[in-house]
Amino acid sequence: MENKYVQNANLFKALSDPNRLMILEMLSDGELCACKILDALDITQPTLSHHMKILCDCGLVNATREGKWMHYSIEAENIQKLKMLLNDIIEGCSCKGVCLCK
Amino acid sequence: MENKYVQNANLFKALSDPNRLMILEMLSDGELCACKILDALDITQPTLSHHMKILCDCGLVNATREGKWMHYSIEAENIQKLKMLLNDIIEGCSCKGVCLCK
DNA sequence: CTCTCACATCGATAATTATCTATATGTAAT
DNA sequence: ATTACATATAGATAATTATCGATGTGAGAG
Repeated sequence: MENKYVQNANLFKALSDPNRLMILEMLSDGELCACKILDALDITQPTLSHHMKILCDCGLVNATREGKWMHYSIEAENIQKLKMLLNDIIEGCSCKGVCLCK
Repeated sequence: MENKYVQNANLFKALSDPNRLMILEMLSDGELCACKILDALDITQPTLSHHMKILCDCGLVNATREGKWMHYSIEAENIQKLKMLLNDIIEGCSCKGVCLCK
């Protein structure tokens, strides 16, 4: 029973790697198979598989099998959730009070 | 000369810790001094100092000295930047093409 | 100047993670 | 069945990180 901070931290953690950000940017243009992603990134196939697992497990990316190939695509819901979280952080602070520290 | 993926990954990395998310949520209501944050989190003072350094170094939080006290507040610009990045990811994928693999 | 308080830094440690090579699994074609 | 190909898993390792106790620093009070 993990709290929301741990859950959100895990989503951000999935976004905290340069290779995974590149992958998401590629996927933002539409579905791609693993082999295409692998061509574009300077990493080995097992490493890509590792990154895709992280992205899929936390619900940022959707995976479907198409014969021998795995096709990946953006799962917008959780990304939207993080967007709103960031929004809450900067929304509130516009009316920033001053800390009257004892 | 780090590329944008590394830079953005570092920003997300700063957001990938439950304690730091709690700190940002607290700061979203306005400026706070370190002592107030420390009261609310179940961590030691050095650990808080470590987290604040991470948040400040990457430009998510602003720090100002007020006598003996450090006052922290949200620096909205970089958070806005990440919000737009997330937006680009889910914007593009609405018109998702199909990967014609091979 | 000295003491106290708020915070930062140091050094150590345990946990997590990104990456690789080697190997396994699953699918399609021959 | 056998072979070839796409991807996943296993196991190892080096790097990073969250955390702590101990100590340093800097600012105001007496």
